Amino acid sequence: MVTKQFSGSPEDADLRRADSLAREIFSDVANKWALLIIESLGERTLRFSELRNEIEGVSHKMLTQNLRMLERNGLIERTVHPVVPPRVEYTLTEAGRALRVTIDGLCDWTHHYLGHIEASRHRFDA
Amino acid sequence: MVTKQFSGSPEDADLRRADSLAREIFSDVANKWALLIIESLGERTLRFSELRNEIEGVSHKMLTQNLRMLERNGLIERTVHPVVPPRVEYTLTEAGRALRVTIDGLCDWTHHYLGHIEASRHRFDA
DNA sequence: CCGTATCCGTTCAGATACTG
DNA sequence: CAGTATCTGAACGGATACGG
Repeated sequence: MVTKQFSGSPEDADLRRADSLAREIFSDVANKWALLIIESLGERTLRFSELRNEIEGVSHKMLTQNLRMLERNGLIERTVHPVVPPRVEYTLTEAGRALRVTIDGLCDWTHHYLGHIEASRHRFDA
Repeated sequence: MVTKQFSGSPEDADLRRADSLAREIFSDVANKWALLIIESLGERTLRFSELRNEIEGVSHKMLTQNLRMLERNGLIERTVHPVVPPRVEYTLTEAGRALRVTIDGLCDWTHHYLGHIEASRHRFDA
């Protein structure tokens, strides 16, 4: 995933393609709002406005943008109920729920090392 | 972590501080280069130039910037050997190694759902 | 070899206004 | 309510040059 060296052999073409795709997905997923959206959805189904209230500081634009991206990658499912006013609901797919497990790990890690990190910052800034 | 609602009670001040700090750490760590650096280091100790070769596409500037950030947060340790030419080595701290475990999970997830995601993208783009 | 500083084009993200 | 489009300043990221 991280490695750089490829020989020029033809079967490496596939490896290079997979590697670059993995990088792309990595870049998509490893961003603040995407992670927070997935955490917020969890096992629930939420409307656009509910997500907006749930995630502090997210703008209308960023939320839309990231929801589209996650939908494109097949991590969330978008269902439009044809009523007025419109009702649009978002829910995690299986891939999304699988990703959520690893993100939970990241959250746990953050809380566990919160003190350690804060202390380290003070040391560094001095 | 994700929740927004706080009452005005005084003991919530700490919660709000911890929450905002967690967000900050989240933003620091959830970025492409930081994750790749941590993955690259793994159990090894690497020099600056070795990291640069290891991580495809990273610029001198980005590498420096992210190494400083990770050092500040206490995820990596930087040791300077007073020789000429300079020899600077980077290694994960315990917190860094703990984080690496969860990042490994993210890598596994990426590879596992690579096909699913690629297919979903083609469907979406049509 | 390693690090910092500067310049400069690109992308990002908020605010606002407007549709169904 | 949900979404799109546009505009504008800020932040990012690469290239380059120079210092320890």
